Amino acid sequence: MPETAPRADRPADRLRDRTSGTRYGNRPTMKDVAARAGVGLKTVSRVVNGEPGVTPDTERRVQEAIEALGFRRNDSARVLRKGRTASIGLILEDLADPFYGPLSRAVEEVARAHGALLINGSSAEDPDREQELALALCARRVDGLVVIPAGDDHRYLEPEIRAGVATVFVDRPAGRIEADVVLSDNFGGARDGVAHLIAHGHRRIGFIGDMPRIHTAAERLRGYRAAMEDAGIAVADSWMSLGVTDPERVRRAAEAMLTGPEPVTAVFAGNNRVTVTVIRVLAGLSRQVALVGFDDIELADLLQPGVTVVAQDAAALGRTAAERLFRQLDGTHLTPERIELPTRLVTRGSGELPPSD
Amino acid sequence: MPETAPRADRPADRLRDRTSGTRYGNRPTMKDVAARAGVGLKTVSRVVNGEPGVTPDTERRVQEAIEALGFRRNDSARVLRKGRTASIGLILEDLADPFYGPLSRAVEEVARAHGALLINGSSAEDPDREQELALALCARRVDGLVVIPAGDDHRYLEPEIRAGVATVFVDRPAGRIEADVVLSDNFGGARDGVAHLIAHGHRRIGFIGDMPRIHTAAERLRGYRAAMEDAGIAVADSWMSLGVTDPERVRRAAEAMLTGPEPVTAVFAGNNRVTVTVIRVLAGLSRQVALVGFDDIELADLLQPGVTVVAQDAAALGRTAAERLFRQLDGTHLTPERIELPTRLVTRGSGELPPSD
DNA sequence: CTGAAAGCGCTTACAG
DNA sequence: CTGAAAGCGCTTACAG
Repeated sequence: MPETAPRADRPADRLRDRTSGTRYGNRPTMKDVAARAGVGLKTVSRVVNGEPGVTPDTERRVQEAIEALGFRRNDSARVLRKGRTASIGLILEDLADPFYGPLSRAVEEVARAHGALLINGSSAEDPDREQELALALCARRVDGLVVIPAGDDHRYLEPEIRAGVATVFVDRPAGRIEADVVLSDNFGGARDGVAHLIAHGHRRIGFIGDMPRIHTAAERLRGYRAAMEDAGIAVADSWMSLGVTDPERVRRAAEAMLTGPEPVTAVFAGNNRVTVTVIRVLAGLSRQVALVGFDDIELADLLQPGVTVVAQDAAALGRTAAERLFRQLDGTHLTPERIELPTRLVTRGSGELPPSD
Repeated sequence: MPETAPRADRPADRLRDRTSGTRYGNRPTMKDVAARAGVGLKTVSRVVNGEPGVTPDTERRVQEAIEALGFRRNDSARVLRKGRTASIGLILEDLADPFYGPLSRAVEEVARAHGALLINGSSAEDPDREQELALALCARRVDGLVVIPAGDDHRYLEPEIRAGVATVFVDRPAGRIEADVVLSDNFGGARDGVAHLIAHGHRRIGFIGDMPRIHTAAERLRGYRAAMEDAGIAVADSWMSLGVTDPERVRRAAEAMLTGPEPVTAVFAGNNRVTVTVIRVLAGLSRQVALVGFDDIELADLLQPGVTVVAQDAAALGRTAAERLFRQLDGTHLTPERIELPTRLVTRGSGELPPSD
């Protein structure tokens, strides 16, 4: 019989071990439980995992030992043996951005339904940080990765994917590798939003978007151009501004296109952050300027006028991506696919204002 | 010399292993790297971990083998041996709630600064789900837990804390155990907000809050009562409504106190979700009703009138809690402490409206 | 500078 | 119904 573990019973031991910072505060293991219950290790394992083939009496003895020692199975050890960690990673741009809240939540719900935990990290729009995070998650052997990419070269993930890490990209496509991608119809949404402004009489329409290297920004710009071209409107360079979406830059961009000899009479805002700043700029103006924004924002309906937006379904993006991930993990062989979700134009007033020139 | 591992070199093996779903897609291990480089296991370990005592030539051979095989250290195995997982858990109510975005982000930043990953989960305000999540995280042997509690009895965490899991509660206190807590000054903030309404001439002031079992809701109600009592105003039962914060219930509650023989002339909204719905209700009214909300909300300054709020610093809550957590992990013995962060009254118009009766 | 052996806490495969 | 042995992929402690 193995020696009885002294740890849980000798306060002095615990104290010593806590201060030396060893081994999870010296928790009891299955071996300790087995010793206390007077059974073999495998029997404890059976009870802990609810496997059949244990007499009620044995089971009770083991349960008592578990309670008495405060045993909790060490899933790290389990994972090492079983191969699957029942956890997935989610890499997004910024946990604090309201667009990613519903998306994360949706991924979490799907993970939960599959018994998996979610490890979450922000890339802060930094490709190096994205890579560092993704590889750290792979080192932890997450079963899969949902990535909202910051970078545009994901070849660094190839060995991981080959090694069996399921991977789905969301919101933006993967760069230089074949992988599943779930996107909103950024091009179509922007084109519809701009066409909506054109239909209300606008011809000088501004576009303010995120950095052009970001796929969604480029696609929305393309949608803007397409709508203008469809209407036979020549676009002036001064009507388009792409760059970081901090309030200062957006404010300057908006003010620039709203002044001068031929100011725009309408603005298409490339994402939620841009929209918010543009609203602030327009609120300070004496004349009315029309606005359509990409992404819905809270309270948009209560402003004067209400803000017309091209809404995307962030929760659906997350849900679709996570479901695809677990389908990959089911073992069915899947050819990488590109799934595009529709956007929805929500008219609330700001996009229906006529030109005021 | 150990047998050469066939896996990375024999496609047939890989295929077989992938389809049977075993062991991380059969990744190369240190043993494989050692065999290929013709060195011992420990030497590979030294190179991988950047430990000294390896000749440049040996190091190069090992590095080449690592590259060739696509080796990545399995941190699960490492964790099993080392005792610390370099990961912490964060349990909050709802990842999609904008209040928790900045809080999560702040916790993540602190974790990152300490080289730890963040595992994230939503309790959905369900005590059982909170417990299930917390214990699952403990089974994964997270080093620590930041908890925004849903339940009010956390004795289930006692064995875990004794076993060395660092634990900090945020936003709401722990129930029935001693633990570090980081809170906003909910009582003082609400009292100030209500006093502000009183100072602007209101006497019939309504309070709409979350379920009374939630600590923040109870404290804010207490602040409301204190302000009213300080002003010598007797509070009518019909002025107070506590319950779930879904739009339907809040709408009915608001409408009820805004009608009848003695309608309220001002409303104090107990959190961000309540505020949003109350704004919608007030927007449909012909007369002006004053409003102060607990929690800041985006675009609050752009509404007509701007929304006066009692703002709490969600990022500071998260940062403070996470820093405290890592201080616990440093091994310094800490007596459980209650840290209270101040709130800030932000006047924007809605709270300065006079009574209109 | 280098490596063989033991062990972390579980599960697997097998034998009784 | 029950359990001893081997092994998951690393690190630790030690010896050369």
